[in-house]
Amino acid sequence: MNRIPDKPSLDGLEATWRARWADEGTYRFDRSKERAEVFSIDTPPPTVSGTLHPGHVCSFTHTDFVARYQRMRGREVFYPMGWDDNGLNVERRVQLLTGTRCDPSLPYDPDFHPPEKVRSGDRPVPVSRPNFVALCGEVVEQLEQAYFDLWSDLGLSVDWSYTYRTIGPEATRTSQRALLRLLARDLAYRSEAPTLWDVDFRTAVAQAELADREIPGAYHKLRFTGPDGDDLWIDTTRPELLPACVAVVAHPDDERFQPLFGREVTTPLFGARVPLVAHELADPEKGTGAAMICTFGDTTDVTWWRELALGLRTVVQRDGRLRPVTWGEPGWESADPAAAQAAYDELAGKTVRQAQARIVELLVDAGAMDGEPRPITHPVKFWENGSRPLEIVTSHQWFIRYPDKKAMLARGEELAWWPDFMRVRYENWVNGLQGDWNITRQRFFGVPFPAWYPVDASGVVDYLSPILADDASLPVDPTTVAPPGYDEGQRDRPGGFVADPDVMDTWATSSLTPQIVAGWTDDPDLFARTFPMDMRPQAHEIIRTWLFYTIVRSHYEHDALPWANAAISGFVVDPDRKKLSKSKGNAADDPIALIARHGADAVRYWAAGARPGLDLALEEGQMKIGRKLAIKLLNASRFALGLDATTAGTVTEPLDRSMLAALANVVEESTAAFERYDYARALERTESFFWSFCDDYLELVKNRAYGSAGEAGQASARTALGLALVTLQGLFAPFLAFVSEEVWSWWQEGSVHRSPWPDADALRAAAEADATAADQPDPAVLTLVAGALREVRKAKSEASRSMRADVTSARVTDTPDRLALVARAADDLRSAGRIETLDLVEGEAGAVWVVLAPE
RNA sequence: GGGCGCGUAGCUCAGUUGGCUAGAGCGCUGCCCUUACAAGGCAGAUGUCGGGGGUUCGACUCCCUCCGCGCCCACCA
Repeated sequence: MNRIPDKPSLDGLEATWRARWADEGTYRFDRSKERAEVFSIDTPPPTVSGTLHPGHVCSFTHTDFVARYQRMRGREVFYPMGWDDNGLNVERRVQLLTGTRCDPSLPYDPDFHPPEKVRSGDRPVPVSRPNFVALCGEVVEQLEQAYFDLWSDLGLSVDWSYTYRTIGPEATRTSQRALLRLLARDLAYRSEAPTLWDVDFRTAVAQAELADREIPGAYHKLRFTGPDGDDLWIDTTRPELLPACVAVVAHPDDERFQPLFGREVTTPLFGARVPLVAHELADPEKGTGAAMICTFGDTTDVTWWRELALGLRTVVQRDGRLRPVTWGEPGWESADPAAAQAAYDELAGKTVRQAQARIVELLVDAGAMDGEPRPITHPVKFWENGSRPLEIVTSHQWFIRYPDKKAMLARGEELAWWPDFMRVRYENWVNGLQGDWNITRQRFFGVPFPAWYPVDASGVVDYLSPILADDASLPVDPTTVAPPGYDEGQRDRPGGFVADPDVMDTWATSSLTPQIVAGWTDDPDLFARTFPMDMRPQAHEIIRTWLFYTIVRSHYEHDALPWANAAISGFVVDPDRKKLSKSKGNAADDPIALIARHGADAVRYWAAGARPGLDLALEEGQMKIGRKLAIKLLNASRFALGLDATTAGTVTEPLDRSMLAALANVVEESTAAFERYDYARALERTESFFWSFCDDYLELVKNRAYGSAGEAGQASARTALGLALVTLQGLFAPFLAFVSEEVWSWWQEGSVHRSPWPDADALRAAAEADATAADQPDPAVLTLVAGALREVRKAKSEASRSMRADVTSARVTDTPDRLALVARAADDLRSAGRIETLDLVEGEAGAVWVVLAPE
């Protein structure tokens, strides 16, 4: 007891306990435990390229609530952390931060230093690939540190010894091995295919990273020439792709075009003869009912091109400009090659935007356009972080086949979703899948493909016949290691090999986080103890990516779900319900500052207010309440312990039995809520009990605990206080991690975070100890007596009297059964209210008459 | 266009299978230096439960419909 401070305070608690937890290994994972005893968490590795914001605090704290709960429930919690530090977003961030741009054609410069100061208008400095990768590595380390600091401030109960990086050797080995195994089973393949392409970042992007944006465009009505020489008008928003036109399409049931199907029409300006084909995706209602098919204007073009087996005329190249083309050559036939060439030469080398402006002039001059362009706004596909619309280019890419939809939907059924309605998003996504998963990025800082390509004697590279690395050689970087059977001297030489120049999409690695963190490639023993994992916490926005892809990989590799539960958290939003914008970055949004201002427990309390899957408003007011709660727990604990609270005695007083019975119900509800991943409710139940415990029970029992009613009553009070305190401290521990540990340390051994979760049955047994039939614990005793006490206080308050004012007499009127309950604790009521004469009178409703003693 | 979620006091939110005068905290008002807590405590006021129908003895809770907000998805000529 002498460990209780005179004047308890939150100051310094966080630093003290953070250090103690680290020293004592409070959260260390005990890997001697078997799978059934383990609760393993597939931590979301934060994308270190992002800016720290309150959303991170919220969702990561939610995971910590569950981790702490499960640990107290007796599970050995495997709670690692990872850093997602590879990928396009990291490169973007590094480019912006360092004022550089990777140019793979440059040689390595050992003396390279990035610009000292970076201003937003400056031209980026070109650097070689090895320099750029090294730069990324440095920047990433700083970024990780910022996240580590935040998690540490927040008190996440992570075992840092299992920290991984998605660019690290284990992650690389896992990614490469998993790909090789898929290739061996023909579940992954290499192919040249039309691919969505970001012309600014010059890389392919996957379906999951697309975002539609409404942007202005315009219909242009172009005059094609029909088979019989008559006009055929076609609306298009992309006239600059006219040279890439390979067909005209209309709906098979559209009577206007029935006679024309199978015949040829001629494009304006270029005089190319293209077939008029029928396909159901053509919408008779749109434009003139006939559309031109270009290679490629959008994904529908790709579908048409593939399903109708059309020819290929690509004009947009990887930098977003039109490439040079020679009309009249095979594939570029024209009725008038010279005229076509003249027109095309006006476009070649221009960006699609510039080309559009020019071709409109040419079309108008040629009388091939009807009227002015008609402005519209329409949805166009962007890379979610990009600034220009995606183009579609054909290139060599690695793909993973998707399993059939039925199997994927079955996995979605098998998984427990918290909240359940999030399953629908997954099903939506699965049902809308198209094509296969392109895992290739034409970028630099990422996991390389374990592959090379043979170069024939004439120097031609066969990009479709990769030479694959041996499993034993992983992780491998093909740009620095020669493939099996070759030596380094043959690199980039005729008869030799070239390295695969690309890197994996970040999701190709992130989809393997369970395998990476559980030690699939490097630690089979750990893997057996932790996989399949118990819980995947994540945000709903990446169900289509992270969650879906992870299920795909596990389905293939292990024929199992990667985890049993998916706990989906919402966003943090402004109080005005808008999504918190990352760009704002005002002081109020800095999570480190929030913690400094209000304390970690206060911020954790705020985070606990989010119902699973629902958005949470950023409200500092909530943090203030959390801080108040933490202080209250400090004071109430000190008070109860000052009264010699103990867990050792026996409870005999009806009021004490009642309080413990009510508390047992709280434990039950809180536990049930946690099992549903509804930490918000778990806290709410505990919190509301706790406040009434302080306001009512402590007031009622105070005098008896001091000894006013003799030793037996005092002993019962002390025991009830002790049992309540140990229970409440436990219930609060997952949320108010620091202050709970502090008050626990005043009178208990070990860490509250390693103590058993409160047990409702044990509490009930204690409440019932030696109780006679007439004195069975009933929560209503406390409720009714507290209600009566409230009336007494109200009378004093309304009379502007002190709470210490004496009451000459009080009369409680109620039904006989309720009066009987009040009677059980009448002495406590009289004492707490300072009531001289207390009458219990049978009557209709619950009413209390109070006569105050004269001042 | 399809789907999901949300709409309860000025604010942030509870309200678990339909049931007693709809709750909490913040904010607001008043009172109290009470021997745990004055960066506190006690007490008080405040709501056509988004609108309109319907089922029912009874609906914040179930059904239909409309409105608003948010998110996810969508083949975008």
